Amino acid sequence: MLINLNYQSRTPIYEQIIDEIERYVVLGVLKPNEQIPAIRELAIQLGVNPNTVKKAYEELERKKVIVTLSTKGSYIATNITDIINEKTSNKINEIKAIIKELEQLGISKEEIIKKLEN
Amino acid sequence: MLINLNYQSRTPIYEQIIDEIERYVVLGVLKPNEQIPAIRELAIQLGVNPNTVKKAYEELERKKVIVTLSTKGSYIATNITDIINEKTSNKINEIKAIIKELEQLGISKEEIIKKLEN
Amino acid sequence: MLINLNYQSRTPIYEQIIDEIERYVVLGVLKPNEQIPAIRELAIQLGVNPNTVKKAYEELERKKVIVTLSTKGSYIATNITDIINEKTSNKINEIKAIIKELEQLGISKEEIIKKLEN
Amino acid sequence: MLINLNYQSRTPIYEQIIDEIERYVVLGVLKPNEQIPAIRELAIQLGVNPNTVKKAYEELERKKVIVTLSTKGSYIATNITDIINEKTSNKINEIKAIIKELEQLGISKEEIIKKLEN
DNA sequence: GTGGTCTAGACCACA
DNA sequence: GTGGTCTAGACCACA
Repeated sequence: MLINLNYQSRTPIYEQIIDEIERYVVLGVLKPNEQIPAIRELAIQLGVNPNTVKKAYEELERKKVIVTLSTKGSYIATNITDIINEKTSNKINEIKAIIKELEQLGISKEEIIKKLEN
Repeated sequence: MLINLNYQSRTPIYEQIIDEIERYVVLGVLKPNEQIPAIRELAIQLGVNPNTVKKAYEELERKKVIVTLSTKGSYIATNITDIINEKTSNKINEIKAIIKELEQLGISKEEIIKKLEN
Repeated sequence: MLINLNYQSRTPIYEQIIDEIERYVVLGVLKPNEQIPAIRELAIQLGVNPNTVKKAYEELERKKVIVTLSTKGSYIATNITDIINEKTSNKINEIKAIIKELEQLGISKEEIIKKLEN
Repeated sequence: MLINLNYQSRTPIYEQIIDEIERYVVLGVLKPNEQIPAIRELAIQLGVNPNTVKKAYEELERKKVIVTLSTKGSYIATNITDIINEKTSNKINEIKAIIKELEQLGISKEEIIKKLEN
């Protein structure tokens, strides 16, 4: 699991970690019930403060992407279909929003789709 | 020129001002060589500090969307086709990037386009 | 006499007018005793406020580049050799200053002169 | 890193800070990846407002002289050869421009170079 | 601790 | 009136 961080991005590090882990879940690289690295371990690997990783894991837990068993570590949740569906529909909505903006500029949906094929 | 600000957004106010002005330029509401409000005037109208508007205008100048003449005010640049084209192609590229992500999840371009039509 | 103004320059308009007139004097385009445009006239021609031209003329008078005869208009001074010499030596000194900076960067005078020939 | 400020100069303070830092980069005093002082720290050291230093750092970042990592500080960019080359060629061009002006006054390049040697 | 954003407001030069 | 610069300082998120 290779997590790329961009320190110059406006997106905070902890959120980038969340995004990356969710991405691997959705891609199937991280599978249900699979254990993910311990907070301290990942922090060292990424060269960030353990609190930053902790914050990411807490948020992932809240979103039910992972489950943390106090002394046993953190695991990908059993049921991740919700996550996948949510991610997918989010992305579809993002595209729709951009298309709406383009249409306001007088570009038709057909033109946009044609441009997408190049 | 109606500029809407969202104080809760993560996008800073000065950037929202930039976005709104660029939007009006692209929409053709603000035309080449047209004078835009004085910094202080817009600041009062928006209820923000002049420095915040100044920062937006500085960035717009850097992007060659406007031209500022000391003591004479700020004007939409003469040539804004670059801006319009850039904006459009940026948006197309954003869509392409999201589509690529979706494809990595095993969703074909055809499926995506079908979803966009709902 | 074609005076070019750059409204985006940090150099104030009145100073640009001074520079341009001095340039024409040094170039011999404006000759000793030659009459120069009336303040109001030049202001209209340049599209600037008469006060701005007035400020330039006052400064030129102070530098003895021009002489203003209250109701008769403004004239290039009789003796302008000082002006020419001063301008020339100023420029030589500017070059020397830049060369000194380049030398501090480890570039020898010989190298600099070679680069100047390209 | 000793930064000298001239409060009487027409060059704004933030620009003097930029120039000084660039000078130290070009001189090799500040090296790639080296951390530069925190905004507040430098502000205190120079006796200026943090916003002024911030403005300088922003511009340096835009010019890719430094890289700023939120919460981690600012660092000299990894690749600064462009900066050095640009600075050098800028200075050469400045000299060329002045020489051109002098030539217009009827002074030959040879004469100019001779004057430079005194 | 570090940067990012913003307010409030002053003072200046210039036009 | 218009922009340019700067101070003083607050509050925030993040690490």
